[in-house]
Amino acid sequence: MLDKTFDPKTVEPRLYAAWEASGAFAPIDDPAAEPFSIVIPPPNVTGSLHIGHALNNTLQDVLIRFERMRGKAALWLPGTDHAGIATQMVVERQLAAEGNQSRRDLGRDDFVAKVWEWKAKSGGTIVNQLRRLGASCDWSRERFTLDEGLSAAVRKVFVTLYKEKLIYRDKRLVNWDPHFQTAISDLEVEQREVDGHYWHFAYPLEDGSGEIVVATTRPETMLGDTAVAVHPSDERYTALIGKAVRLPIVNRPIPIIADEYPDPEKGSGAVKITPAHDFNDFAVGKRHNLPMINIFDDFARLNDNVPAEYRGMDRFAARKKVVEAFEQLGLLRDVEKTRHTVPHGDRSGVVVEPYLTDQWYVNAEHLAREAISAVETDRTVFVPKHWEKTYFEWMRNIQPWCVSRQLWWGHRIPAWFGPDGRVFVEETEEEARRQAREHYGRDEPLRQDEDVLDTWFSSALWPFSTLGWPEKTDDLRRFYPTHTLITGFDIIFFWVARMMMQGLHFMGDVPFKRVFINALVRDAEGRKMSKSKGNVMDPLELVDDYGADALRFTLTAMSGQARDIKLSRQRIEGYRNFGTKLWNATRFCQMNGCARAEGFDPAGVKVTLNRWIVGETARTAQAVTSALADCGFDEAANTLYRFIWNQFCDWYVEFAKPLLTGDDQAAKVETQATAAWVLDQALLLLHPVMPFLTEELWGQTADAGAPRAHADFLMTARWPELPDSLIDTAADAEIALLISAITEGRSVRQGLNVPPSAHPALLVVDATDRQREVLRANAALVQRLLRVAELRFVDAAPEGSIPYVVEGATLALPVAEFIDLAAERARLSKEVGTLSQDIERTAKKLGNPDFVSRAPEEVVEENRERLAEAEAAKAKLEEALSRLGAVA
RNA sequence: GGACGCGUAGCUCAGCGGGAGAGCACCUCGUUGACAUCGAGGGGGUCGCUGGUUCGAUCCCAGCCGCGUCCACCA
Repeated sequence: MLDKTFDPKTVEPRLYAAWEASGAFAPIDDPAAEPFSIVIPPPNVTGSLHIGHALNNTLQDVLIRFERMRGKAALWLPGTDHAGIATQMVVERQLAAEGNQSRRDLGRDDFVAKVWEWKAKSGGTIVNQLRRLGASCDWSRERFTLDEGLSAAVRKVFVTLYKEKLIYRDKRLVNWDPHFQTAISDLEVEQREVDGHYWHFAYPLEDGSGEIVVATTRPETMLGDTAVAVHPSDERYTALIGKAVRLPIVNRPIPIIADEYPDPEKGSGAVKITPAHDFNDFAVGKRHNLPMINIFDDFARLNDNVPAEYRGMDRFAARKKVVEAFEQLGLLRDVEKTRHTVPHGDRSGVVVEPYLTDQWYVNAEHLAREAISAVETDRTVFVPKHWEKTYFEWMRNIQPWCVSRQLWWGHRIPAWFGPDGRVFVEETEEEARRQAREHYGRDEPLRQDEDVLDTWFSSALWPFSTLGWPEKTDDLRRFYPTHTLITGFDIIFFWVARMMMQGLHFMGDVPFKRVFINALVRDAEGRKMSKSKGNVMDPLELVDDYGADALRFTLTAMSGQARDIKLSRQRIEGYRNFGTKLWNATRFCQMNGCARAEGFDPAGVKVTLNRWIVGETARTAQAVTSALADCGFDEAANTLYRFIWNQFCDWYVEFAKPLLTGDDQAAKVETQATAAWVLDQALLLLHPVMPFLTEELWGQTADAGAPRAHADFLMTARWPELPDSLIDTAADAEIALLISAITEGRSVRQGLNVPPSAHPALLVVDATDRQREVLRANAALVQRLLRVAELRFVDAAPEGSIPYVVEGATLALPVAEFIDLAAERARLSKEVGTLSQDIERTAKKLGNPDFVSRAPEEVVEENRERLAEAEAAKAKLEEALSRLGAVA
């Protein structure tokens, strides 16, 4: 016998270990099986499971378990990302905490060795946490972005793109993070709103004939100014174009130039131009061939290109000093307070600087073309569809992708420089040397580029590099393109777009056919979870408290929201209760001998109740199947919730009780077998969402004595495919009548406060022959659930009985002793009132010739029926009302 | 400034052309052995506002208001 409740704490680890040991997570070998593959969005090795991971991985697991049960060769390929900056940060911090040497003191090789050491020790955390969620990844195929195979793929891609001239080296402005002393891509820049100032500076004209006023939020950059620009049509300045100003402090003459860039409406209309430290100014500088004076070092301290008293200063200290200098010089014209957005490094949190350096760039615009058209032509579809707009928006305005990073942890760029600066880009050092020898005619010392690649460069290859590319592996042939990618909208640009570009370029096909964008999990108040707010919900803690299945069901059921998921413990508790409900329903069945019958044929059942539930099961199976096939995770979960709780438990089990304890042996045996079958279907259908509880029930209800399919895991059992022919609308109609007779009757009883201990008769006053037959045949069910002593068929409702109308039939409860006449009259009047309103509305509608002629026939018919039914019911209730009046 | 999303019961959300639903919360009643992590019943909504299309609009279209997110903007 089953325990009273499900105990996740003991069951989950046991089942997970058993699944994993059995090899069930790997795709089946059958070459005839259709492949279905998912690659995991690789979490950072440094990471630990947060609630967003829990959602994302639950959905992937739901999908992969579903497809696996459908007989596909289902592969969910797991792995982790080396996460350049994040990991380097973690290890540096740890070194500092342990009082060790800093990264720079340690040197590159030793530091990288330390990181590997760290990875070996702590890098597996998140992978084990995924196991606690129940994730059925094929761990035998687990990959890491820095492992040997993936590194080879990275080198090959880099070299190939370089030789195709789609990767190039360029000196231009990058977003420079002074904290990490590395370039970062546009995407890693986060705009934050901060308080600042506009300082209005006067630059005196060189000829002493006046001044020109410019404004800036970054005064220190004036030390690198090489021009002042005005709009050519700005008449205020026409006379000044071509003249020069003397740049204060620096004392350098710089020209006043005409350019379209300045907006005459803004500020003074004149703009200081610092080509080496501002993206717009850089463009102006290029157009006018202006000198580009870099004034910072890698830490954003001022370098030797500024006057001596500024050298070595921090940029913010220099800012203050420049402003003071202007004030002293009498050239500070105005100071305005302002709130403006300032770019910050998303990892470091410090203000990033536009900085002139040599970096490697990918010609993303070229690669984007195919990637755009693949989505336009639905070779890859987004779910929900509207995310495609976001994707297009970015892809159509894509900028060159800066892929070099001045870090140590990552894929070192396979480029070697000769003594004259000539670069040899090859997959191996040997090959680079060979090329160099050929070029120089002798061996020359080569120096490998110090930089590593952006972490996203290797992530972009994930869907094929993990399958073995560039080798032509069986996995690659079989599982590429992958089927569905499930990820968050926040990495559509970082990751999805780049996988599209690289996949199409190197594999000639999209990396995935479908991208499901999952919601963002927030706290119950809708705030983003963050450590500093203290509102994070730790998924592992939730698993401890409610079990993995409860958390999984919650996330799945709430996943449909186009917006964010507001997660609360209360909600999880509710779904935990749902699991308990199913557990106990199974327990009930087990106690009543509902064992799976060998050769049971759901199409062959005779008892109405059983025909009904078989049909409902088929409907549910169909709905769940199509929902899951279309990523309708929430719909699948909610359908199962309603079926199991509101159909199976609330009605089927209750109706089955008299049959299971009755004398009709045939009905009893059939009901036992049907109940067992329905439960099995429920377990199968629910398994992708609640794998542990269903697997445990599947195992526990296996009959040890008899040979049965339960010997195998539920997770590898076959998904139900139930045909329409199992649906029996006649049985539906009968059960529907019983349910409303009982529900309405209960309402009457409770409305009158008839105590549960009272067992009146149920009078069938007026009903069709068919209805009488159904009620007579199921009298036992009605008696039990409505708590009535008997069903009596009468010609008229006796005085003092309370009538109610169900599907046109009049039933009545003789409960005179409980009737409060006034209250009952009020109840009836109210009901008559509602009916009258309905009649009036419907009649009016039907009286509209436009409606009758233009609305579809079935709608008109439906309204006619509605009218007829309402009128009949009204007449009956009015009659009852008048009789009440007579009694009074 | 541009784009996208969202405003439906106290709360969280379904529904998205033919008289609005669920879960939770709330009120009342209930220990008949599957389940109190439960059962039964009940109250509660001019479906953001204004127009338009339509026989008919919560649902489609336009405008507005409010909320959120992303991208751009640093002179």
